[in-house]
Amino acid sequence: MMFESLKKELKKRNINLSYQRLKILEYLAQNQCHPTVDQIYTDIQKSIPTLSKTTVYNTLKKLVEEGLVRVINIEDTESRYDINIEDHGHFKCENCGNIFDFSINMDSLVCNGLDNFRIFDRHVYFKGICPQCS
Amino acid sequence: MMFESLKKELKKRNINLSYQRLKILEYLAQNQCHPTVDQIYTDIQKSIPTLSKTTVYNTLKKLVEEGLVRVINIEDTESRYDINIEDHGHFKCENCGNIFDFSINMDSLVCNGLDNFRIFDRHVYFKGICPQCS
DNA sequence: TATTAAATTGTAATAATTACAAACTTGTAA
DNA sequence: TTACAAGTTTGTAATTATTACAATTTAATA
Repeated sequence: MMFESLKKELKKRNINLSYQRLKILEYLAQNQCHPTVDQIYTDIQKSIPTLSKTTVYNTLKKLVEEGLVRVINIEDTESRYDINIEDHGHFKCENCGNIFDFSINMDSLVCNGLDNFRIFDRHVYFKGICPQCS
Repeated sequence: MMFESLKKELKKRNINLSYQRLKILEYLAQNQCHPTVDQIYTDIQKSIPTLSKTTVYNTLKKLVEEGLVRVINIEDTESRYDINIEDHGHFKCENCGNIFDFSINMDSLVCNGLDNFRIFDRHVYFKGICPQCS
């Protein structure tokens, strides 16, 4: 099986290398389009017919806890998942619904009022209309 | 009835001044703690016993469409509402669950990859541990 | 290869949100 | 001030996303 680097990431964190987990991670690595649980489940089910949606939820939860994957909550109706954990922003087009990545320099953002707050996670998202829909 | 300025905002946008809408707006103005639908519903129901949760949803939807209120989606399990539509960031404490406002200068954030994107809405939120919980 | 702990599965339960039609209000104009 | 049309509220039912849980299966290790 491929994706030795992903396996190493799991081993490093003492996460068992189950077939389902590897397939979900592989899927996220190959589909960096911020898929929903339903998209992940539906697509992987083609190669693992017995796959349960609960497993997708469990796996994503674990991957997020371990910092291998990030959740994107832009709409209240859907959580999306992103294997790219570098600082970057998300742009959601209100017309076509697509989510685009854009690069940001988080350190450039001037903030006030966070003295003595311990920050683990920083999210930036914009909404509007993408060039294709304009 | 008080809150003449809120009434004016509604009139300006041709939104009918129903009692429920005024009460919901008044509540949001007096409770800038980013309440959930359930909190809004439960609290206002004390003064309007016949209030329906559907009305709260309908009203919030309309207020958001008209730009009088913003939705905050930090957790996938709950949408929160904010009458403060100035640029500002939200910090969610992962221990106590409270959401804190902090000030940001959006123009200071260096972004790339958004040429020809029309931006309507910009959101910034951080997660971590607040000073009290540290 | 046997053992033990952990993961997967499927179903049922929960929670948030939306759809919808009947009853009720609001704004407007006579 | 009243009457009408358009818009709003209400309550219930439906939908959707997510979680709980127990039985079965699988992975890691000795």
